[in-house]
Amino acid sequence: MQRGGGRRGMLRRGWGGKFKECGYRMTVPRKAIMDVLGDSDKHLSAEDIYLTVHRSYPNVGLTTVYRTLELLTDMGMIVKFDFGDGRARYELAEGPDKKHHHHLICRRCKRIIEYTEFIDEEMDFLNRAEKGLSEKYKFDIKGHVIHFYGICDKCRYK
Amino acid sequence: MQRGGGRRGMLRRGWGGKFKECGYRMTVPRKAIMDVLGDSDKHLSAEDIYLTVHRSYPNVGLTTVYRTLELLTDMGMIVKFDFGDGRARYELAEGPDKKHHHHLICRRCKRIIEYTEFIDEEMDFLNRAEKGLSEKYKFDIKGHVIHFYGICDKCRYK
DNA sequence: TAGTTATTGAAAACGGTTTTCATTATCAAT
DNA sequence: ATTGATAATGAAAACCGTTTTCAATAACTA
Repeated sequence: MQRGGGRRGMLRRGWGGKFKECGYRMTVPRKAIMDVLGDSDKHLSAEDIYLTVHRSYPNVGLTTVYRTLELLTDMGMIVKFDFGDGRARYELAEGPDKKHHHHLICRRCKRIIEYTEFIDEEMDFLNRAEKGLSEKYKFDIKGHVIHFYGICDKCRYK
Repeated sequence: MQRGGGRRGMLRRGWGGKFKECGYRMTVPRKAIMDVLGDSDKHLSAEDIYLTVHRSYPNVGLTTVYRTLELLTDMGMIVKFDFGDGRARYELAEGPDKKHHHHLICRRCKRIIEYTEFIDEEMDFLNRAEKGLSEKYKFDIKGHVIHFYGICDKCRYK
Protein backbone atom coordinates (compact mmCIF):
# COMPACT_ATOMS: atom_id res chain seq x y z
CA MET A 1 0.00 0.00 0.00
CA GLN A 2 2.82 2.31 0.77
CA ARG A 3 3.80 2.78 -2.84
CA GLY A 4 0.37 2.44 -4.38
CA GLY A 5 -1.70 5.51 -3.69
CA GLY A 6 -2.05 9.04 -4.85
CA ARG A 7 0.75 10.39 -2.72
CA ARG A 8 3.37 8.82 -4.92
CA GLY A 9 5.88 11.16 -6.40
CA MET A 10 4.17 14.15 -4.98
CA LEU A 11 7.30 15.94 -4.03
CA ARG A 12 8.80 15.58 -7.47
CA ARG A 13 5.70 16.47 -9.41
CA GLY A 14 4.60 19.37 -7.30
CA TRP A 15 7.87 20.88 -6.31
CA GLY A 16 10.35 19.98 -8.96
CA GLY A 17 9.63 23.31 -10.58
CA LYS A 18 9.94 25.27 -7.38
CA PHE A 19 13.24 23.58 -6.89
CA LYS A 20 14.66 24.84 -10.15
CA GLU A 21 13.15 28.27 -9.66
CA CYS A 22 15.34 28.67 -6.64
CA GLY A 23 18.38 28.20 -8.85
CA TYR A 24 19.13 24.67 -7.76
CA ARG A 25 20.01 21.98 -10.26
CA MET A 26 17.82 18.92 -10.50
CA THR A 27 20.05 15.90 -10.09
CA VAL A 28 19.59 12.16 -9.86
CA PRO A 29 20.42 11.93 -6.14
CA ARG A 30 18.06 14.77 -5.32
CA LYS A 31 15.22 13.24 -7.29
CA ALA A 32 15.77 9.91 -5.56
CA ILE A 33 15.76 11.49 -2.10
CA MET A 34 12.66 13.52 -2.84
CA ASP A 35 10.90 10.40 -4.09
CA VAL A 36 11.60 8.54 -0.87
CA LEU A 37 10.18 11.41 1.14
CA GLY A 38 7.16 11.69 -1.11
CA ASP A 39 6.43 7.98 -1.01
CA SER A 40 6.63 7.58 2.75
CA ASP A 41 4.30 8.73 5.46
CA LYS A 42 6.71 7.86 8.24
CA HIS A 43 9.12 10.01 10.17
CA LEU A 44 12.32 9.17 8.40
CA SER A 45 15.82 9.72 9.65
CA ALA A 46 18.66 10.65 7.33
CA GLU A 47 19.89 7.09 7.53
CA ASP A 48 16.44 5.67 6.74
CA ILE A 49 16.41 7.73 3.59
CA TYR A 50 19.98 6.88 2.75
CA LEU A 51 19.31 3.14 3.03
CA THR A 52 16.21 3.32 0.86
CA VAL A 53 17.87 5.44 -1.78
CA HIS A 54 20.87 3.16 -1.65
CA ARG A 55 18.81 0.22 -2.91
CA SER A 56 18.19 1.95 -6.24
CA TYR A 57 21.22 4.20 -6.35
CA PRO A 58 24.08 2.56 -4.47
CA ASN A 59 26.49 5.35 -5.19
CA VAL A 60 24.48 8.11 -3.55
CA GLY A 61 26.24 9.04 -0.33
CA LEU A 62 24.93 9.86 3.12
CA THR A 63 26.47 13.30 2.83
CA THR A 64 24.26 14.13 -0.12
CA VAL A 65 21.22 12.97 1.83
CA TYR A 66 22.08 15.38 4.64
CA ARG A 67 22.71 18.20 2.21
CA THR A 68 19.47 17.63 0.33
CA LEU A 69 17.48 17.41 3.55
CA GLU A 70 18.91 20.72 4.69
CA LEU A 71 18.00 22.27 1.36
CA LEU A 72 14.44 20.97 1.43
CA THR A 73 14.04 22.07 5.04
CA ASP A 74 15.26 25.56 4.25
CA MET A 75 12.85 25.73 1.31
CA GLY A 76 10.02 24.68 3.61
CA MET A 77 9.19 21.57 1.61
CA ILE A 78 9.88 19.23 4.52
CA VAL A 79 9.98 19.66 8.28
CA LYS A 80 12.73 18.55 10.61
CA PHE A 81 11.75 17.13 13.99
CA ASP A 82 13.57 16.10 17.09
CA PHE A 83 11.77 13.48 19.11
CA GLY A 84 14.58 13.04 21.57
CA ASP A 85 16.15 9.83 20.34
CA GLY A 86 19.33 11.47 19.17
CA ARG A 87 18.62 11.69 15.48
CA ALA A 88 16.61 14.14 13.43
CA ARG A 89 13.45 13.03 11.65
CA TYR A 90 11.99 14.45 8.49
CA GLU A 91 8.50 14.52 7.05
CA LEU A 92 6.59 16.34 4.35
CA ALA A 93 5.54 19.84 5.23
CA GLU A 94 1.86 20.57 5.75
CA GLY A 95 0.08 20.87 2.46
CA PRO A 96 -2.61 19.36 0.22
CA ASP A 97 -1.27 15.89 0.93
CA LYS A 98 -0.30 16.35 4.55
CA LYS A 99 -2.78 17.42 7.21
CA HIS A 100 -1.86 19.51 10.21
CA HIS A 101 -1.06 17.08 13.00
CA HIS A 102 0.96 16.46 16.12
CA HIS A 103 2.69 13.54 17.77
CA LEU A 104 2.44 11.12 20.66
CA ILE A 105 5.90 9.84 21.56
CA CYS A 106 6.47 6.70 23.60
CA ARG A 107 9.21 7.34 26.11
CA ARG A 108 10.09 3.67 26.21
CA CYS A 109 10.15 2.41 22.62
CA LYS A 110 10.32 5.83 20.94
CA ARG A 111 7.41 4.93 18.71
CA ILE A 112 5.74 7.96 17.21
CA ILE A 113 1.99 8.14 16.69
CA GLU A 114 0.66 10.89 14.49
CA TYR A 115 -2.75 12.31 15.29
CA THR A 116 -4.99 14.84 13.62
CA GLU A 117 -7.77 14.96 16.19
CA PHE A 118 -8.54 18.04 18.29
CA ILE A 119 -6.99 20.31 15.71
CA ASP A 120 -9.98 22.62 15.71
CA GLU A 121 -9.97 23.00 19.48
CA GLU A 122 -6.23 23.41 19.28
CA MET A 123 -6.52 26.17 16.70
CA ASP A 124 -8.85 28.00 18.99
CA PHE A 125 -6.37 28.01 21.80
CA LEU A 126 -3.33 28.50 19.58
CA ASN A 127 -4.70 31.49 17.75
CA ARG A 128 -5.39 33.31 20.97
CA ALA A 129 -2.08 32.31 22.50
CA GLU A 130 -0.08 33.25 19.41
CA LYS A 131 -1.78 36.61 19.18
CA GLY A 132 -1.24 37.42 22.84
CA LEU A 133 2.32 36.18 22.96
CA SER A 134 3.28 37.95 19.74
CA GLU A 135 2.16 41.25 21.21
CA LYS A 136 3.49 40.83 24.69
CA TYR A 137 6.91 39.51 23.73
CA LYS A 138 7.20 41.24 20.33
CA PHE A 139 7.84 37.82 18.91
CA ASP A 140 6.99 36.95 15.33
CA ILE A 141 5.61 33.43 15.68
CA LYS A 142 6.16 31.26 12.62
CA GLY A 143 5.19 27.83 13.87
CA HIS A 144 4.66 25.56 16.82
CA VAL A 145 5.29 22.05 18.01
CA ILE A 146 3.06 20.07 20.35
CA HIS A 147 4.38 16.76 21.60
CA PHE A 148 2.70 14.43 24.06
CA TYR A 149 5.03 12.08 25.89
CA GLY A 150 3.99 8.87 27.58
CA ILE A 151 3.88 5.11 27.35
CA CYS A 152 2.23 3.37 24.42
CA ASP A 153 -0.04 0.35 24.83
CA LYS A 154 2.55 -2.10 23.57
CA CYS A 155 5.05 -0.99 26.17
CA ARG A 156 2.61 -0.71 29.04
CA TYR A 157 1.90 -4.42 29.19
CA LYS A 158 5.38 -5.85 29.06
CA MET B 1 19.18 38.97 42.80
CA GLN B 2 19.86 35.65 41.29
CA ARG B 3 21.35 34.23 44.46
CA GLY B 4 19.35 36.24 46.96
CA GLY B 5 15.79 35.04 47.10
CA GLY B 6 13.76 32.21 48.43
CA ARG B 7 14.61 29.86 45.62
CA ARG B 8 18.13 29.40 46.89
CA GLY B 9 19.09 25.88 47.72
CA MET B 10 15.63 24.62 47.01
CA LEU B 11 16.82 21.51 45.30
CA ARG B 12 19.11 20.56 48.14
CA ARG B 13 16.68 21.33 50.96
CA GLY B 14 13.60 19.85 49.41
CA TRP B 15 15.03 16.90 47.61
CA GLY B 16 18.19 15.90 49.38
CA GLY B 17 16.12 13.44 51.37
CA LYS B 18 14.37 12.03 48.37
CA PHE B 19 17.75 11.61 46.83
CA LYS B 20 19.01 9.41 49.62
CA GLU B 21 15.75 7.53 49.82
CA CYS B 22 16.40 6.27 46.33
CA GLY B 23 19.61 4.71 47.55
CA TYR B 24 21.91 7.31 46.07
CA ARG B 25 24.79 8.77 48.01
CA MET B 26 24.93 12.46 48.65
CA THR B 27 28.26 13.72 47.40
CA VAL B 28 30.01 17.06 47.08
CA PRO B 29 29.75 17.18 43.25
CA ARG B 30 26.07 16.29 43.34
CA LYS B 31 25.30 18.94 45.93
CA ALA B 32 27.17 21.52 43.88
CA ILE B 33 25.33 20.61 40.69
CA MET B 34 21.96 20.63 42.42
CA ASP B 35 22.73 24.04 43.89
CA VAL B 36 23.48 25.50 40.49
CA LEU B 37 20.20 24.18 39.15
CA GLY B 38 18.30 25.42 42.17
CA ASP B 39 19.84 28.88 42.04
CA SER B 40 19.22 29.49 38.36
CA ASP B 41 16.05 30.17 36.49
CA LYS B 42 17.65 29.80 33.10
CA HIS B 43 17.75 26.89 30.72
CA LEU B 44 21.18 25.54 31.44
CA SER B 45 23.25 23.25 29.28
CA ALA B 46 25.52 20.64 30.80
CA GLU B 47 28.47 22.84 30.00
CA ASP B 48 26.84 25.89 31.61
CA ILE B 49 26.47 23.89 34.79
CA TYR B 50 29.95 22.47 34.53
CA LEU B 51 31.51 25.92 34.17
CA THR B 52 29.58 27.32 37.14
CA VAL B 53 30.35 24.36 39.36
CA HIS B 54 33.95 24.55 38.23
CA ARG B 55 34.39 27.98 39.82
CA SER B 56 33.81 26.57 43.30
CA TYR B 57 34.90 22.99 42.71
CA PRO B 58 37.53 22.92 39.98
CA ASN B 59 37.99 19.18 40.17
CA VAL B 60 34.41 18.25 39.38
CA GLY B 61 34.37 16.85 35.88
CA LEU B 62 31.98 17.27 33.00
CA THR B 63 31.27 13.56 33.09
CA THR B 64 29.85 13.82 36.57
CA VAL B 65 27.66 16.70 35.49
CA TYR B 66 26.18 14.56 32.73
CA ARG B 67 25.71 11.64 35.08
CA THR B 68 24.03 13.73 37.74
CA LEU B 69 21.75 15.39 35.22
CA GLU B 70 20.64 12.00 33.96
CA LEU B 71 19.95 10.90 37.52
CA LEU B 72 17.91 13.99 38.35
CA THR B 73 16.01 13.71 35.10
CA ASP B 74 15.15 10.07 35.77
CA MET B 75 14.00 11.01 39.26
CA GLY B 76 11.80 13.71 37.79
CA MET B 77 13.49 16.50 39.70
CA ILE B 78 14.56 18.32 36.57
CA VAL B 79 13.39 18.32 32.97
CA LYS B 80 15.53 17.89 29.89
CA PHE B 81 14.68 19.96 26.84
CA ASP B 82 15.85 20.07 23.28
CA PHE B 83 15.42 23.44 21.67
CA GLY B 84 17.17 22.45 18.49
CA ASP B 85 20.56 24.06 18.98
CA GLY B 86 22.40 20.79 19.32
CA ARG B 87 22.72 20.66 23.09
CA ALA B 88 20.29 19.58 25.78
CA ARG B 89 18.97 22.11 28.31
CA TYR B 90 17.88 21.45 31.84
CA GLU B 91 15.54 23.23 34.21
CA LEU B 92 13.75 22.53 37.47
CA ALA B 93 10.67 20.39 37.15
CA GLU B 94 7.30 21.97 37.77
CA GLY B 95 6.64 22.38 41.47
CA PRO B 96 6.06 24.90 44.26
CA ASP B 97 8.90 27.03 42.95
CA LYS B 98 8.40 26.49 39.25
CA LYS B 99 5.17 27.37 37.49
CA HIS B 100 3.85 25.44 34.52
CA HIS B 101 5.11 27.22 31.43
CA HIS B 102 6.18 26.89 27.81
CA HIS B 103 8.72 28.43 25.52
CA LEU B 104 9.15 30.80 22.63
CA ILE B 105 12.29 29.96 20.68
CA CYS B 106 13.97 32.38 18.31
CA ARG B 107 15.04 30.54 15.21
CA ARG B 108 17.77 33.03 14.54
CA CYS B 109 19.55 33.69 17.87
CA LYS B 110 18.17 30.63 19.70
CA ARG B 111 17.03 32.84 22.58
CA ILE B 112 14.43 31.17 24.74
CA ILE B 113 11.57 33.12 26.29
CA GLU B 114 9.59 31.43 29.01
CA TYR B 115 5.92 32.31 29.32
CA THR B 116 3.21 31.38 31.74
CA GLU B 117 0.30 33.13 30.06
CA PHE B 118 -2.64 31.28 28.54
CA ILE B 119 -2.04 28.30 30.78
CA ASP B 120 -5.69 28.15 31.82
CA GLU B 121 -6.93 28.17 28.25
CA GLU B 122 -4.25 25.68 27.43
CA MET B 123 -5.33 23.37 30.23
CA ASP B 124 -8.81 23.41 28.86
CA PHE B 125 -7.68 22.23 25.49
CA LEU B 126 -4.99 19.89 26.80
CA ASN B 127 -7.25 18.09 29.22
CA ARG B 128 -9.72 17.27 26.50
CA ALA B 129 -7.03 16.32 24.01
CA GLU B 130 -5.17 14.15 26.50
CA LYS B 131 -8.34 12.36 27.51
CA GLY B 132 -9.41 11.72 23.95
CA LEU B 133 -5.98 10.70 22.72
CA SER B 134 -5.36 8.43 25.70
CA GLU B 135 -8.52 6.52 24.93
CA LYS B 136 -8.23 6.37 21.19
CA TYR B 137 -4.56 5.42 21.04
CA LYS B 138 -4.38 3.55 24.36
CA PHE B 139 -1.54 5.85 25.23
CA ASP B 140 -0.69 6.74 28.81
CA ILE B 141 0.16 10.42 28.52
CA LYS B 142 2.67 11.61 31.09
CA GLY B 143 3.54 15.07 29.84
CA HIS B 144 3.62 17.46 26.96
CA VAL B 145 5.77 20.06 25.32
CA ILE B 146 4.55 23.16 23.52
CA HIS B 147 7.11 25.21 21.66
CA PHE B 148 6.50 28.29 19.57
CA TYR B 149 9.14 29.05 16.98
CA GLY B 150 9.72 32.42 15.39
CA ILE B 151 11.86 35.53 15.31
CA CYS B 152 12.39 37.60 18.44
CA ASP B 153 12.26 41.39 18.43
CA LYS B 154 16.01 41.80 18.71
CA CYS B 155 16.59 39.70 15.60
CA ARG B 156 13.77 41.16 13.57
CA TYR B 157 15.33 44.60 13.34
CA LYS B 158 18.86 43.76 12.39
C1' DT C 1 29.62 21.17 -27.75
C1' DA C 2 32.29 23.49 -24.57
C1' DG C 3 32.82 25.92 -20.44
C1' DT C 4 31.32 27.44 -16.08
C1' DT C 5 30.23 26.11 -11.73
C1' DA C 6 26.94 23.70 -8.70
C1' DT C 7 26.91 19.16 -6.93
C1' DT C 8 28.85 15.04 -5.56
C1' DG C 9 31.21 11.10 -2.70
C1' DA C 10 34.83 9.65 0.43
C1' DA C 11 37.24 10.59 4.16
C1' DA C 12 38.27 13.38 7.85
C1' DA C 13 36.74 16.54 11.24
C1' DC C 14 33.45 18.04 14.56
C1' DG C 15 30.98 18.37 19.03
C1' DG C 16 27.92 16.89 22.40
C1' DT C 17 27.38 12.87 25.04
C1' DT C 18 28.57 8.22 26.84
C1' DT C 19 31.66 4.57 28.17
C1' DT C 20 35.71 2.63 30.28
C1' DC C 21 38.49 1.84 34.09
C1' DA C 22 41.45 2.55 37.85
C1' DT C 23 41.03 5.54 41.92
C1' DT C 24 38.50 7.76 45.59
C1' DA C 25 34.80 8.88 48.71
C1' DT C 26 30.47 7.65 50.98
C1' DC C 27 27.86 5.24 54.23
C1' DA C 28 26.52 1.18 57.15
C1' DA C 29 28.10 -1.85 60.33
C1' DT C 30 31.04 -2.36 63.68
C1' DA D 1 36.07 6.53 65.13
C1' DT D 2 37.39 2.60 62.07
C1' DT D 3 36.58 -0.52 58.70
C1' DG D 4 34.94 -2.54 54.56
C1' DA D 5 31.84 -2.99 50.68
C1' DT D 6 30.75 -0.58 46.84
C1' DA D 7 28.80 3.60 44.73
C1' DA D 8 30.67 7.58 42.64
C1' DT D 9 34.33 9.97 40.46
C1' DG D 10 37.65 12.11 36.84
C1' DA D 11 40.47 11.61 32.73
C1' DA D 12 40.79 9.80 28.54
C1' DA D 13 38.94 7.36 24.94
C1' DA D 14 35.06 5.92 22.44
C1' DC D 15 30.74 6.96 20.33
C1' DC D 16 27.66 8.56 16.82
C1' DG D 17 24.95 11.70 14.23
C1' DT D 18 26.15 15.43 11.54
C1' DT D 19 29.24 18.78 9.00
C1' DT D 20 33.28 20.10 6.50
C1' DT D 21 36.93 19.50 3.16
C1' DC D 22 38.43 18.80 -1.38
C1' DA D 23 39.28 16.87 -5.72
C1' DA D 24 36.33 14.76 -9.25
C1' DT D 25 32.00 14.88 -11.71
C1' DA D 26 27.68 16.23 -13.68
C1' DA D 27 24.17 19.80 -14.90
C1' DC D 28 22.84 23.78 -17.10
C1' DT D 29 24.02 27.99 -20.18
C1' DA D 30 25.82 30.11 -24.03
